[in-house]
Amino acid sequence: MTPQRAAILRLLDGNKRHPSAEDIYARIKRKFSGMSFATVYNTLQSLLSAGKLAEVRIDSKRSRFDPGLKPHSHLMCVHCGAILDLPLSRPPLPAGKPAGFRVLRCNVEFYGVCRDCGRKPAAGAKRRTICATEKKK
Amino acid sequence: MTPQRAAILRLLDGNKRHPSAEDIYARIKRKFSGMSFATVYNTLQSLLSAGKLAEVRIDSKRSRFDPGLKPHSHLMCVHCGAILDLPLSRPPLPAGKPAGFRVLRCNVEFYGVCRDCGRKPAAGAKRRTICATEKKK
DNA sequence: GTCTTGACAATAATGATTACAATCTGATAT
DNA sequence: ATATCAGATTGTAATCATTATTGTCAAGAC
Repeated sequence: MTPQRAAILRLLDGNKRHPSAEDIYARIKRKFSGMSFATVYNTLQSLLSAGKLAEVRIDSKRSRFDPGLKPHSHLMCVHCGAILDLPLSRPPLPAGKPAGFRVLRCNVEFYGVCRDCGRKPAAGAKRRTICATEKKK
Repeated sequence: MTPQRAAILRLLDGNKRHPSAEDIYARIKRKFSGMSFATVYNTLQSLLSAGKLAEVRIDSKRSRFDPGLKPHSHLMCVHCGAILDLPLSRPPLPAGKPAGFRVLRCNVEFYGVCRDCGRKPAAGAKRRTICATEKKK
């Protein structure tokens, strides 16, 4: 346990924003200049291997990270990139699975448009950036 | 419609292998030398926009493509990378979705180990490469 | 003190995908 | 047949997230 790792852990603990590696790097570097991007990836990898963190790949551009360990699904706004947790009401069953295939885990992902992004801006108006995690590119 | 596009369409039609862009490129180039990788991506993009093809992102290394348009889920062997279609017995509902969030679509993905990869090779034996789509790297 | 181990930082390398500029093709109009 | 124009193709360069590498450093073991 090093100061860098502690900082990353502190940032992630209870974090519902599903930050990307870059988000984490940017945040930590403010307090902790001299932090390396590699350390972020190394730490995330350690946490993943230790099962203390989940990688969320709902965003096609980059991995996002989720300290929540209870099984749940995700809902992403395709406009602003915000990701929300959803309880997994009915864990789906792999119907029609071929014999001998051992299923290990399952992802359920929803895509849509959040309320703020769904409000059409008036014609000619500048697009407002309302959501917390603005989509990049 | 050009010869290149026709070739890509022909390859994809009814294809259950969920090929990657590189798979497609390699296959087509055999018959059609002088084919460019960019054309593969362009054509795939056109087909995606036209809704004639689905992008499957279950494989973290690269996108795979699926001509099947009926909603279904996927099951991937984490060992050999093979991807199978599964019927979606119970389309999951976004429980606890916040008001105003308009849900557009949903992905259900299963990960596991296929029968061939699950057979442990005898100690010291070379790993056999059985599955159709061998995992790269 | 010296050795070992692992973490850090900086940077380079990888690899899928996208962007771009130049050329080509094919249809249509003239 | 020729000119024109839009869109497709090609080859290559650029992008960008992620991984690998290398040298350095600090803490604990002996």
